[in-house]
Amino acid sequence: MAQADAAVFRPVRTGNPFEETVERLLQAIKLGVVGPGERLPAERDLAARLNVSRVTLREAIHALTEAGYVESRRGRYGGTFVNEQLPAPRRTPARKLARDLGAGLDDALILRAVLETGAAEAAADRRLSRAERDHLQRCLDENAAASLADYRRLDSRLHLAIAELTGSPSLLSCTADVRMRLNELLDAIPLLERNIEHSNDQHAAIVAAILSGDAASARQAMQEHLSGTAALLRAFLA
Amino acid sequence: MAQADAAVFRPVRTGNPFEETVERLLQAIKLGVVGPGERLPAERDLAARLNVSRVTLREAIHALTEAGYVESRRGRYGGTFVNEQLPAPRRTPARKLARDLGAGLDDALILRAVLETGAAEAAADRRLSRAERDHLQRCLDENAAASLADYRRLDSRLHLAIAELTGSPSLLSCTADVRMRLNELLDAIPLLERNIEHSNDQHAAIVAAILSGDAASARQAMQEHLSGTAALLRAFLA
DNA sequence: AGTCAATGGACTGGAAACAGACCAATAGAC
DNA sequence: GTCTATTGGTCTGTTTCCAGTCCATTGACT
Repeated sequence: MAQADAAVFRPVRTGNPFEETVERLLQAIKLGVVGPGERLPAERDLAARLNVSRVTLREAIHALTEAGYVESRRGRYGGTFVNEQLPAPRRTPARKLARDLGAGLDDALILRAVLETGAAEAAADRRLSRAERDHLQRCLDENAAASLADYRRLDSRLHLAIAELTGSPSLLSCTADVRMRLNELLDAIPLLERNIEHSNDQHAAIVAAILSGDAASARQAMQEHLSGTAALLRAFLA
Repeated sequence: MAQADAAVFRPVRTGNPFEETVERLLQAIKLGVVGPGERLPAERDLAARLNVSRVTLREAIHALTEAGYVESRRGRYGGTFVNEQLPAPRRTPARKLARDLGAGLDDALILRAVLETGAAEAAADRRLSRAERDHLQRCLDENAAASLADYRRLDSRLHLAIAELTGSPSLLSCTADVRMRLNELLDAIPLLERNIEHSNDQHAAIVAAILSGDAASARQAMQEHLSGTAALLRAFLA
């Protein structure tokens, strides 16, 4: 039971509240939950939601401001806004990433496969409202029309939209977390037009299956989609 | 994207380190990672693993001592040991639990279904070592032979053993967490001899499928097993 | 019988995080 | 033009948590 031991006695809190908060805000931005030009919740509100003091939250926002992700404006109708031009992700050499992550890559890929294929199936099994169907379709279309710079963000947004449809907030959280871990790696490998086209086709198939309530096909399509990305990652980082 | 918002801006840390630590130790005990009579890691070691100060860890251990879960002995070869007789879980009225959890029940059930069916499939797909196969079989046998008082703990242990076989520590952690959430509910409903027999049969089918490398059957068997428990829970808490 | 390494138990000073109050700026409402 | 609600910006005292140190106890080994 060595592994179960390690799982249950894993760190209660990674790093400190400050770092954790920065990570969370980056998640919101990089996964497209808050898009360019959009506003973050007000500091008081956001601090309460994150269960963090306003001081800590402000330090985190300050760090993101310096890094070029957001800008704050005072006054009523002010707030903290995501920049239109996001800083380019630093292209860490794949070799270094592969070394740092090591077994972590397989860990993340396995977890992602389980979560996202399960989510696709569960979403297809669910009776979806009109608004939900529209939202899913919109995410698909926006992703398909995305420029190269926006692609990763809108891709994440689409995948998260699928996780949302399961009706399980926890499943959504887990999916967002594991995706964040993988995005760091994906940033290290080049984005090819050809791969994007292929991805778009697969996305369309997944969404079609979900909208038609075909759970088995949804799972299958998602499985194929993910194994493609997984193979790409393993190839570049091996 | 209201739900994605809530997911990404969820609390950075629930409660305080102390409570979090207590929860973790309870997890180790209730999920059978550390069995009755067995010893927890030494305080210094455990505090480092949990990334918590020794003071905080000791406070948590003290709380568990008062609650009757563990006892500490000083000196070399001393340590903190799990009691042979664990305190009976307080049978919170189902009605109250159902109210408290509410939508949380569905959340946990969906996430569990995704994680555990995925884990069963992934485990079956994996090439297992002799030691892994033996460990899985042993967990199955011990669970089948368990007394009523030990059943839930050994049941959890078996399910965690399956998650271990995926080779993904994160998947294991998630599974342990969601299981912990559900166990609280399961404690509120009576354990019937008849249900246990049925469970044991299903467990045997799942393990057989995993050991024979039949991923589709493993998923299917796990899916049936879980839907039984889910139906039971929904019935009692509705 | 004596030794000693490893354990739980207790204490202190410092750092991090928090809660709360107050200030300053801003843009819409009137 | 003034008012005002809402927002980011700043400060202070308090609490929590931590890192490090030293003490007390125990039981296998020599």
